[in-house]
Amino acid sequence: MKRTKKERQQLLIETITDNPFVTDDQLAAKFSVSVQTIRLDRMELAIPELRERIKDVAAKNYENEVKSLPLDEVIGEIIDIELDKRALSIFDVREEHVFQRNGIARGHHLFAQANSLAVAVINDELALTVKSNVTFVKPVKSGDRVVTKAMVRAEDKLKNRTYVDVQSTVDNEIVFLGEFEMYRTKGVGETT
Amino acid sequence: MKRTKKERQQLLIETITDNPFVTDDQLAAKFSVSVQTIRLDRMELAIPELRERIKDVAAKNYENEVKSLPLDEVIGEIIDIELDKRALSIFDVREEHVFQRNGIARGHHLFAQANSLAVAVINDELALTVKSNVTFVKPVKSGDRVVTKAMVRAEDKLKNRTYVDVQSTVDNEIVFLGEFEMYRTKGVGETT
DNA sequence: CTGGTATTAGTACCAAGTTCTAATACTAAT
DNA sequence: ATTAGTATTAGAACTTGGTACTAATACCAG
Repeated sequence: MKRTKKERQQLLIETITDNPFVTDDQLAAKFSVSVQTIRLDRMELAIPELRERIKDVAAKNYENEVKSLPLDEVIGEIIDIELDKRALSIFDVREEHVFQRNGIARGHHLFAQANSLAVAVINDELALTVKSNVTFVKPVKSGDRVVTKAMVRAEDKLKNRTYVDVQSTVDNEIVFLGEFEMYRTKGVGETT
Repeated sequence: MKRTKKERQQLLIETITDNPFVTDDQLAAKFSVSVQTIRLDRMELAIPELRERIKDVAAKNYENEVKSLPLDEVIGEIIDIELDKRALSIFDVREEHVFQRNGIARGHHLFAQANSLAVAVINDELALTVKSNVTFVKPVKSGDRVVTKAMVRAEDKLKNRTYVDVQSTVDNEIVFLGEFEMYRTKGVGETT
C-alpha cells in the first residue's frame, strides 16, 4: 500500500480531530482499507466511536454554557445580619462559576455576592447600587467557600446614600474587596 | 399521578429542552408510560431522537467553535467584536433580573454583562478582572434592552494589564459606566 | 521457509432508535 | 349498553454505527 500503518494512524488522528463526525466507513474509504483496520487503529489509538465523540462534543458544549447569574434575591447564603450595620454570607464556588479553562471563578459571581449582600444589609424597602469600586485580590477556585462580610461604613442622610465596605475571604485570606455606594429611599431608623 | 396527554407532552418538551441527553426509556419511566407512548409523543411534537438531538448540540457547538472566541462565556449576546479593540453586546432585561418591589434591575446583572464583555474583548486565553470601578447611572427596568460597549483604552505591557472602558445604554441613554483593569497572560499580538 | 505483524472477513451482539401492524383501554355521546 | 374515537401498549422487523471476538490470509524480514 501507499502509506504505512504509522502514517495512516497519524492521518487518522488528524482527520478525526478535524472532523469528529466522520464514520468508520468513511474513514475506510478515505484510506482505502477495510473498516476493521480502521477499528483496530482506533483501538490502538484509544479513539472512541463516532457516537461517543459526538456526545463528547455536545457535552462539552453543554457544560461550557455559562450559567447566568442565579435569579435569587441574594447570591450566596446570608448567615448573619444586623441591619444597617453588618452582614455575612457564604457562597460555595462550583464548576459552573469558573472559567473552564483555568478553574478560576468569574468575577461577576463574586461581585454578585458582594452586591447582593450590600443590598441586604440596608434596612430599606429599596436599595440600589449607585457606584462601586472593587478589587479581585486573589483568584478564587472551584470548591472554595467564599465568606463575605459587608460593613456599613457611613451614611449621607442628605443624599440618601449609604456606604458599604465588603470583604470576601477564602480560608481567611482576602480574595475580594469592594466599596459600594448605595442609594436608599429612607434614612436609617425611619419607618414610613 | 395521571396527567393528560397534553400535560405530559408539555412536560416532555420542557424535560428534553432542559436535558437533550435523556433517552426514551428514561422518559417512559419518568412519566410512567410505555416507551411507545413517548415515541408517539415525540413524533407528534416532531422531537428528534436522542442521537439526533446530541448531534444537533454538537454541531451547534462546532459551528461556534469554528468562529472560535469564547462567545459562550458571555452574559448577554455579543453582536460585534474586534479583539483587543472593542466589543458590543446586548442583554434583554427580564422579570427575573429585577427587584420585584420596584422592577429595577439588580446591579450585578449589569455588572456581569460588562465584566464578561471586558473578558471577551481581550484576545487572550486567560483574562481576569483585577479591579473595577462602576457607576449605575440610571435604573434599568424589565423589558429594557441594554446595549453594552467595551473599549480597550490602554495597555500596560510590563504589568500585563489591559484597561477596558465599558458603557451601557438603554435607548441611547447611558445607564452604566465602568472601568475594568484586566490581567492577561500575554501581551497584544503575542501568540505563544 | 518460518515468524511476526498487518490486514481482512465474518459472526454474534448492543443501544437506541424507526416503521408498521395490531391489540387493548378509556371516555364520551348517542 | 353500544359504539366511535382517541390514547396507550405490545411486538416484530429493520437500521446505524458501532463492540468483541475468532479466524483466515497477506506481506515482509531474516
